[in-house]
Order: sequence, then structure tokens, then C-alpha cells
Amino acid sequence: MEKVTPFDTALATLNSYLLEHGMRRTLERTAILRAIYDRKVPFTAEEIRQEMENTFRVSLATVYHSIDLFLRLGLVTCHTFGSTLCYEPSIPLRDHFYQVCVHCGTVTRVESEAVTEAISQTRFRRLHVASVALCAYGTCSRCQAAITKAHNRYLREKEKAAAKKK
Amino acid sequence: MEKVTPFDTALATLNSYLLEHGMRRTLERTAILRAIYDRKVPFTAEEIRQEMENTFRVSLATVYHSIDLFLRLGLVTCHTFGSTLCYEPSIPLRDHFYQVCVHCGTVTRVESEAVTEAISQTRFRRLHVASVALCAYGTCSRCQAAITKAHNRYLREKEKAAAKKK
DNA sequence: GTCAGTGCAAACTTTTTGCAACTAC
DNA sequence: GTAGTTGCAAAAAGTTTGCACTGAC
Repeated sequence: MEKVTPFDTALATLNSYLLEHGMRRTLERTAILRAIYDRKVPFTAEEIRQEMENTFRVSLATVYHSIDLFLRLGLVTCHTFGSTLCYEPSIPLRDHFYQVCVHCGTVTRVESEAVTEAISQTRFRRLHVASVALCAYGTCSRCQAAITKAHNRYLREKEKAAAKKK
Repeated sequence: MEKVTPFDTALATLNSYLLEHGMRRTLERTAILRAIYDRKVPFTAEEIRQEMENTFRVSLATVYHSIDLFLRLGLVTCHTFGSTLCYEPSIPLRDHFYQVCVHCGTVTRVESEAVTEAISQTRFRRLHVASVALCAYGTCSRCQAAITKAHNRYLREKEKAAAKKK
């Protein structure tokens, strides 16, 4: 028996939506959806276009168009990691989230059953939830060390300057 | 005894950081921080500048500069509601989150002790957490009704067209 | 054959940057 | 006085849109 992948589920949702709304199934949309579900890490619109450069070329406008549709269908989730928008598949429904260092921009995936459980038990106000995005911002230990080091150097120089003045 | 407000806490953090790093305390930064903490709902950079138009005028560049600093200090959190970036105070540390309708863009605040509790117990990987952003995307009941209605109308017209053909 | 979807390029919006003037220290 | 900060305007980056062409139904 074949295993049903998240992509299969997403494609089925997309196709039935298109069919029911008199919209056309195009190779572009399918290819973009596949590229999205093939990725293991969040991506920007431009990245997904570049990734498809050698397989099924599409324009950036089409990528944005498609992502907009996928967002409304809950097939894709949107994030704000750096300054640009990042997307990722939302099937299976979130079982992980991200931590971001606001200094170096490093994004790390975090798993937490407790959080997933708590979110799934949350009562939303008249909202049919399609996807959930959770993100913790802070300073990673690496950057913290660099900041402390730079700070110490600054303090030493300040002291030296004060001593020289005397 | 005076009550210490979130703004007071944020300002103290900011000032000690500025002092320790040889940066200057300016009226602009304080004013922007105050405007941010006075707001009850998330805001865009342009909105905060407009809000300050009649009290303490600053340029948009300064707003972005300040927000960047506040983000790094964990005084402000960043969201992706619509297409533009939204910010809000991150003190007190998140005790709420947001639900967004991807159709009409309506943002609603949701409180959930269970989620807050779960997040606070999560172990992050070498990250000192400054702020947390949680957002659920989906379709609100109002939009769902409109979509269903439009869909039904589409189906009826499709049927009518098919009948005419015969 | 019809009309939704696509690609291109131009428009638009949001955010960042260079530089001169200003001001906290 | 020095150097961090601000404001302006220009540039860059990211996203959306108009229109003619293409292709799914």
C-alpha cells in the first residue's frame, strides 16, 4: 500500500478546490506546490523561483500568485524571520516551531510536544485554523559571547582613556 | 508606592544598554519607545510615525533605526499579519497571541494560559529568549460564510449553463 | 472557442542607506 | 570637540499589477 505524503494531501486539497471553483489545474501551480513541499527549511519567494530554475521555470509573479492561493487554502504558512517573508508547508499541521537570533539571523527548528498540545487545545474565536506559526526571538549563545567580548573591550578602552586624561 | 509600568521597565533596559555601550540617550528614542508602549494594538512603522506627528515628530528612518535596536534588546516583537511588518511591545513577556483571517485580514487577540505555560517551559537551544510571537492563520466564520455563499452561487450558475446546453 | 493563468516589465510599497547637520556626552 | 544620531532624499529590496499571449477546460 502506498504511503500518502503531505504533498499528496496538499495537492488533493488544491485540486478539489480548483475543481469546485472553476479554476484551472496548471502545471505551474503543481510544480510550485511540489517545490515547496520538497523543501526541508523555510524559503522566500525568490528562493523557490531559483530552485525551480532548472526544472520547471516560472516567473516570480506566478510564485507570489500561487503562494497567495496556498496561504488562503492553508497549505502554506508565512514567517517573519529576517526582513523578508518566509514560507513553508503547513501539512502536517505544525509540530515544530522556530527560534531566531536577532543578531545573526540564524533560524533553528525546535520541537515541543507540550506547545503543540497546548495550541491544539486552544479555543479560537470563530476561526477555522489552517496553520500556526510560532517563533521565539532572542540572542544565541554565540552572539551573546561576541557581544560580551566587544562590550568588555569597550569598557577597557574607556578606562584606558580615562586613565590617560589624568 | 509608584507602580512600575511595562514602559518603565523597557526604558530602564534601554537606558542601561545605551549607557553601557557608549550610546546616547536621545529624546527621539525615548519618544518612540513611549509611543510603542502606549499602543494597545500592533502597529506598522509608518503608523507609529504618523501617531507621533503631533507630539514629537521623527523621520521614518529614525523609527526603523529605533525599532531595530528595540528588537535586538527584546523590547519589541515583530509580526507578519498582512503584507507588512507589525510590531508591538514585548513587555510583559507574551501572555497572548493572535489569530488572523487570511481572507479579510482581521486580527484578533487571543489569551491562553496553557500555551503561555507550555512556551515558558520549553527548552530552547542555546538561546536567551527575549520575545515570542505566536500566530494562528485561518478563515473566520464571516468569510467562511461569504465563501460558501459565493461557491453555491457558482455551482447554481454552472448547473444552469449545463441545463441550457441541453 | 473562451476565459483563467502566466510571463514580462513597469509600478508601487516598504525598508535601508549615504551624507550633511545636529547634539549628547 | 568628538562621535553617535537624526532627517532628508535617493536607492534598494520586495511585492503587486496591467496587458498581451498561452493553454486548460
